[in-house]
Amino acid sequence: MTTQQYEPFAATVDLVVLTIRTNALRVLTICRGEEPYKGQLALPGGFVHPDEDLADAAARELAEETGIDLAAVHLEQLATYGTPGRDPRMRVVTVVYLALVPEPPRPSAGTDTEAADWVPVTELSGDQLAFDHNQILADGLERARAKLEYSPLATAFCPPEFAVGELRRVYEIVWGCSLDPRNFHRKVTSTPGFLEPVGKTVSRYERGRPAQLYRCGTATQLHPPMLRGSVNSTAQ
Amino acid sequence: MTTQQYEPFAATVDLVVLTIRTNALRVLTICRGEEPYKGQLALPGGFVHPDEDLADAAARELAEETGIDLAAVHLEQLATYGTPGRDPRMRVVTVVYLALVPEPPRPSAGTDTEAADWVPVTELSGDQLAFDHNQILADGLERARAKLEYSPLATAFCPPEFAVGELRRVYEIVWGCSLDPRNFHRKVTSTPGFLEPVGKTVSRYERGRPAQLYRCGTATQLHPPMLRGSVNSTAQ
DNA sequence: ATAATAGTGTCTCTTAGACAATATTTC
DNA sequence: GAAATATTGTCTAAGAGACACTATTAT
Repeated sequence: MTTQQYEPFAATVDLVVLTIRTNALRVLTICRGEEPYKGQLALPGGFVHPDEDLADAAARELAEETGIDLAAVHLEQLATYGTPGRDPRMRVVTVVYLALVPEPPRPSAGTDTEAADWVPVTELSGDQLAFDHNQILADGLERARAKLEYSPLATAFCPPEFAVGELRRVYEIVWGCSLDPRNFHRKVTSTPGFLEPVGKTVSRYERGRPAQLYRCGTATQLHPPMLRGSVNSTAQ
Repeated sequence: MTTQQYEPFAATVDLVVLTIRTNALRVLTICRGEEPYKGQLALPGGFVHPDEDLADAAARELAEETGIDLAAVHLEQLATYGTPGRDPRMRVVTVVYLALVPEPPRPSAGTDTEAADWVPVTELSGDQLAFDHNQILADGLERARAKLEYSPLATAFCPPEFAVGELRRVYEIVWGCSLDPRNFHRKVTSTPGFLEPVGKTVSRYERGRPAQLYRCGTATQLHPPMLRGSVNSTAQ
């Protein structure tokens, strides 16, 4: 690798921010206020600052766009997209981060005047998004769905303390299937390191027996993994 | 995302190229001919050309460095590294690709005068590599080891037609463990879509009964996955 | 014959998945 | 009581892992 004068690139970060609200998996979108793609939905993002690490830039953009408490957020690098022409203005390489946030932080727009909104991913099945963001969203959804299988990532959608039923609803909504509550309960409580009982604490939902509260355990990988191979497919 | 004049970035691709030769998992390295890190080992890579897609740049660098037939190579994006200061000369964002190649293409250096070499990864356990390439290599190895579990990626280390025993040796060398040949054989031949028998063809090794030849099947995910959870650990 | 690899069969134990039954709450 | 959710237990089938045994080659 020799030092030569090649055309400079613009470096940006974009975000696939997912949450669950009103029984739907939703992605954070902004409405573009400028050309190109003015008025169209897009994923939030922005330029990387000169002395800023990539992950820091992603965290900054996320905070700017949502005001979310970053301590509660799962943030991981998804992939990088740099096809020539993906942005008609210049050559842009964008590093995309996937963020999972627990609660429905009100869709408050940040410093930008662009309106941020949580859109159900089922309403974005196609080409509504600007740039190559449809492909990026699809990649992010696939990553999230796959990682629920072999990591405790589903807990990133939950508050710090949660019931088994709430965790199950995360799996059902992200995977779009229904899971047997009894087998699910046995599975997650017996997978070592997945869940830690908070103690004698219980809570309530609306009706039904109160549930034990758990927090996320220390495991980073699930052995054995959760399986979505054969599901009831009694999904909504 | 507004168009502003930020400091331009240099965009490069680096490669973690893995192969198996003489019972060792090896990574392609070059010896740096210039400062910084002159004389030190590093991963191959180079600048992205102005009108070149990222994956194309990775493929080009791989071909330049090794002369490998790209049709036989598995190439996937690994991750992107852009911490300020990772290259002392300028702000560089490097998109790293992971490549798995089947055979020991002679360590021929390409157009560069830097000598390319296949180094066993066990000899690089630490800080020998330049830049942040030690971390990149570690990430690439982890990716490869993980993907052997739930994808047919191991076949990327094999020639187009291979025996079950050769495939097992790939798993054993990449995972650093020993696997029961009988259970392995039953597992891979019964996992749908993993292997396709080439037909009545057989081959030979040195001694022992000739083996059936297989080629990679159509599956992109393995159900059920190969497990390295509990291994004999009778590894070499 | 001996050594080495390929491949089949068998056994046990664990787990996934189906589902009955009980526990605890609200209405 | 009815309805809804939580939790435990039971059964069956499938798969993992251990390992005996047979098959086929080279020396």
